[in-house]
Amino acid sequence: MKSTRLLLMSIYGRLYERYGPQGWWPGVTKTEIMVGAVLTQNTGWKNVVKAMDNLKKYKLLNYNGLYSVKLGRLASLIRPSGYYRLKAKRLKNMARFMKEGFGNNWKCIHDTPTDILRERLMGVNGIGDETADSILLYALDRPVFVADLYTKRLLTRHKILNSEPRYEEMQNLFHGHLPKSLKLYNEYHALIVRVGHEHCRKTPRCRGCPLDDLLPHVAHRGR
DNA sequence: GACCAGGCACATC
DNA sequence: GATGTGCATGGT
Repeated sequence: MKSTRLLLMSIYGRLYERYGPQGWWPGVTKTEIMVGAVLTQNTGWKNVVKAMDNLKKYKLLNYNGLYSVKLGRLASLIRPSGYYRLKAKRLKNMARFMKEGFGNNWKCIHDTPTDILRERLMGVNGIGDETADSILLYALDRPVFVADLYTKRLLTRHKILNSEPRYEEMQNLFHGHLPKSLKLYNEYHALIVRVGHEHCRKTPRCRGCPLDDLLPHVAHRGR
């Protein structure tokens, strides 16, 4: 039995070889990445893009704009991304956090230690484990592994972890066995999402998974 | 028409 | 700590 470290690196190597660098996060500014992280909660990226385009169109993809805009107007603009009333509130919460908590001062944010920052992000209503870590990794360049639905499927389907691991268990697995590398964590999460899109949705599509010869795998039962 | 998506908060046991 | 529910649009 290979060590866990070798196993995780082999999976990464196989995915990287197959798909190449993924170029995440697909947002130009830090604010765009953070807004995208909220809008993509339980939502496909294509719908997120529609919502983001609306915000761009009205010059609202910045924290001053999001802070000032009327809640109802914000909700109607992000409608395509689903849960739009909920997410409008979440974006408002995040804008308030950035403006009142950090005075929109990125230097102040970058000077804050990762664990403190994570705690503060998690204090914002609407930002949970995955959204906080996505922001830390992709917007703020902190080496934090992002675990998600696809990570859970990968780990349970290939019996690397027991069924239904908690977020922290998944994250600890990667943190504990891999070097704390920004580049590695960035690509790894994006690659897991990529292979998830292609092979881990419906059971029949699990055939042809690029990890099949690397790992024993059990039948996948959807969600 | 069913099923799914780059989750989260809150209620209840 | 575990489990259930509401939130909602657009793609397959």
